[in-house]
Amino acid sequence: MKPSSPSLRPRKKPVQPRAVETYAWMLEAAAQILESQGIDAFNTNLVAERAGVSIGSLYQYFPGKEALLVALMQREKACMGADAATALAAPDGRAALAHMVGAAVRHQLDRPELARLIDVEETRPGVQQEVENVSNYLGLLRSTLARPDLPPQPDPEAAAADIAALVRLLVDAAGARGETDAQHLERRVLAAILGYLGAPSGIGDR
Amino acid sequence: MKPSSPSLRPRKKPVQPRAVETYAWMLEAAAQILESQGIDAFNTNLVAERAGVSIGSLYQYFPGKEALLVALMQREKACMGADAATALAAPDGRAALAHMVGAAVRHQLDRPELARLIDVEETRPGVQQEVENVSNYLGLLRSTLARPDLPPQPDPEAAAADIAALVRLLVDAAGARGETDAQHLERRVLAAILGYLGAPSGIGDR
Amino acid sequence: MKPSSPSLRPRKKPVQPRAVETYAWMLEAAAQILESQGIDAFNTNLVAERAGVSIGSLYQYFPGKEALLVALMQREKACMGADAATALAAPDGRAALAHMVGAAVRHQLDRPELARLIDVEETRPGVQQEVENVSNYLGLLRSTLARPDLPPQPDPEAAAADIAALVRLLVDAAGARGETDAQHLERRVLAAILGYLGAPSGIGDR
Amino acid sequence: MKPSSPSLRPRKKPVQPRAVETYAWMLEAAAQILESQGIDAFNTNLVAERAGVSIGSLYQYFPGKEALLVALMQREKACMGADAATALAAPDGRAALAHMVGAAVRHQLDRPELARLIDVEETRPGVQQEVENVSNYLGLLRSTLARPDLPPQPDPEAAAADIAALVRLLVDAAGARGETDAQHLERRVLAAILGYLGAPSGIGDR
DNA sequence: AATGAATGAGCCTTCATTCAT
DNA sequence: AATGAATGAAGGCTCATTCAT
Repeated sequence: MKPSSPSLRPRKKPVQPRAVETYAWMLEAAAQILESQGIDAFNTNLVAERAGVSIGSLYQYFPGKEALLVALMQREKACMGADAATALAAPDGRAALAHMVGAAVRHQLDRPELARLIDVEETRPGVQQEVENVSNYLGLLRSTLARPDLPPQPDPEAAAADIAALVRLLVDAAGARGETDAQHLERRVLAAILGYLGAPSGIGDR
Repeated sequence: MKPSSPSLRPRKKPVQPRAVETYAWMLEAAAQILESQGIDAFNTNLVAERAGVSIGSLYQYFPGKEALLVALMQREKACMGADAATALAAPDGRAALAHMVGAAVRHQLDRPELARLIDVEETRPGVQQEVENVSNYLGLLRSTLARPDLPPQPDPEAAAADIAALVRLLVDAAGARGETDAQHLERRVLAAILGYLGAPSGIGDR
Repeated sequence: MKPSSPSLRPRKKPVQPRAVETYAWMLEAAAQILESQGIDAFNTNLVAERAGVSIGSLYQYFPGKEALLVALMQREKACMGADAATALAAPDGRAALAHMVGAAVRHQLDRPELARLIDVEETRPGVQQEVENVSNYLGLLRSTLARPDLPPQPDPEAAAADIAALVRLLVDAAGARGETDAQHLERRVLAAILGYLGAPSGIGDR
Repeated sequence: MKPSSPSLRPRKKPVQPRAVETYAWMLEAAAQILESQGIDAFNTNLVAERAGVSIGSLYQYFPGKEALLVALMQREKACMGADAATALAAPDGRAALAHMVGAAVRHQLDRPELARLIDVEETRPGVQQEVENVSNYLGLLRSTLARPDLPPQPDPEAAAADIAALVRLLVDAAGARGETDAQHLERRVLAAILGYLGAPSGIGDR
């Protein structure tokens, strides 16, 4: 995964139905390889083989290995972001926060290893900016923190970043430990966040 | 970084003074390459060159690339662990916790990129067990959480793991954002932990 | 450009007006790519794209990449050959020679890089025989050398070949150096030829 | 032969005797492949195989395929240049010119196909400047043309370039036609040059 | 006739590791 | 002990060509 010179954007969007299918297969193959064999086994030849397409087809849609990874990240992030975005409809900040945490937790526990690896690879230089705004998680978080029922933060920017990181890592760590109880996990993460924000967290009932 | 069949332990401990120096140079070269060029540029030939030794010599001390990485991780963890261990002398749980967080923060802000990369690579299968007990951070954390002035935890094991993860990620994220104010960061992390633990966090003075 | 098994002749002549146009576009696209990006960038997919046709269409007219190149060469040679052929009408050998050189020079300076590349690629095995007789340059030259006002040559075959080569390279080299003054170039080439032939060359007025 | 980004200079000079041998073998293998199979068959794997070394060894000395080609060109040019340089000792301009032509002819007829291909590939962008000054042929030519027994040239720069081109192409063309008589060829080329220069050429005895 | 998705042989290059000196 | 030349498996990517639609 050295070169990195080729663009990180897909070369072309599939239009014909057959191509749409091919494209989706390639992303899913990439996902499966990542979660079952890890990043070191992630190579374009293997992805193509697993997707049941030729290596040439893969390169018709993606200019390089990393672009494939980015497209997969975006697929995952978009999915999670859509779920999280419904938090805007929540009646108050607490509920919205709960919903956002819930979205992250559900997403993570759906395919834990894949989610964890994507979180890790997201830190690659150049990749981050391609992926970060797909789910507008950070932006949503900032809006939510500004709601009146949550304690005002002296540095809202840092608070949002901290919380995003906090959600991500707690959830990753739980996934890595094999936890599968979304409810329990969600409550703990929410408690940590509320504690961090300085809000009474009702931890007693945990 | 595929063939992880060779052992992850150093082949031999350097005994002669010159060998000790060589050994240290190799680790430091590895560290510098990691922090300046990233994991993708981290290869044995480059490490040897930067260390000013031949590739053959490198393989006299390390059975393979991954063992070199592990040794570096251990060097870093040991250093941080020694600092954290002094928390045992703290008068109460809060102070101990603060000291442990402080140790992590100081270590991270010392060489942020190196620390972040090591945290990431630590999750490699096989690597984790070689490294985790070098600094007894988790163990220390468990003891500290059991101190009487901190709220008792229903699942101390999970709590310790969560907190360790929490410290790591908040601090990594801060390092990645370029934060350099150890005091400020330390306070925020501590607030998150105490919030998580359900303890009044004195956030007011943040 | 390895598999030269397919024929070098176009698959079919375009008959419908639209097809004629398409065919011409493909040749022109090939020409433009050659002159602007060089032989290494010359590939069938790019030519098709630039010509605004599908790769499938290109292969309907040409059995392979090399056939496309040959067709382009023939287009260029035919054009130059027609100009040179009017030398037959010249009153004497000197004038005829001058006209032939002039044709080559004009052609070369019209699209220098294209002409140069074609000269180079013409030496490919198999290609040469397809292209050499399109412009009957060599034949014309032989006839011209036999005219009574030019010195008789002991080996007319070799002389014609030498002169053709001489014209080509001097003109290529001038094109590569960026010369654009056709008159000046023409005079120098003619001087070289007459010198080679052992004829007084009237260099004084050069 | 697309990428061309890697440097065109050898990665390192071989120092150990074994390495010197390896290096020479690689150049010779490259030469043999070029002359027997042409530029399209010239690839690094084949060169390594023919040289009896591994592909890895080839890349220890050359940063890429093109650098190998350049090194070969330099080997050939240097050899010819050394021969041509003795022309400085010639008593007059004519003799010097004759010697320079002789050097080119001898070199060309030694390995005609190799020499021809190198002349062609020399025009690659980036390659030219790496190779052109190895044999100082053009410089020598300029000095020689300035000698008092040769007719003064209005544009010595252009004249030298023309003559260099002329020598090269006549000699290439002869090699391509399979000529092997160096004497005969040399006389014809010299005649052409002297004619071009406007000097009485004694063509009569050709 | 035209399209363009798909193919896959083949080439370039890297880098972990070995071993003769 | 140290050296560094040599190895070769592995993987990224291109592009000429085919063929179902």
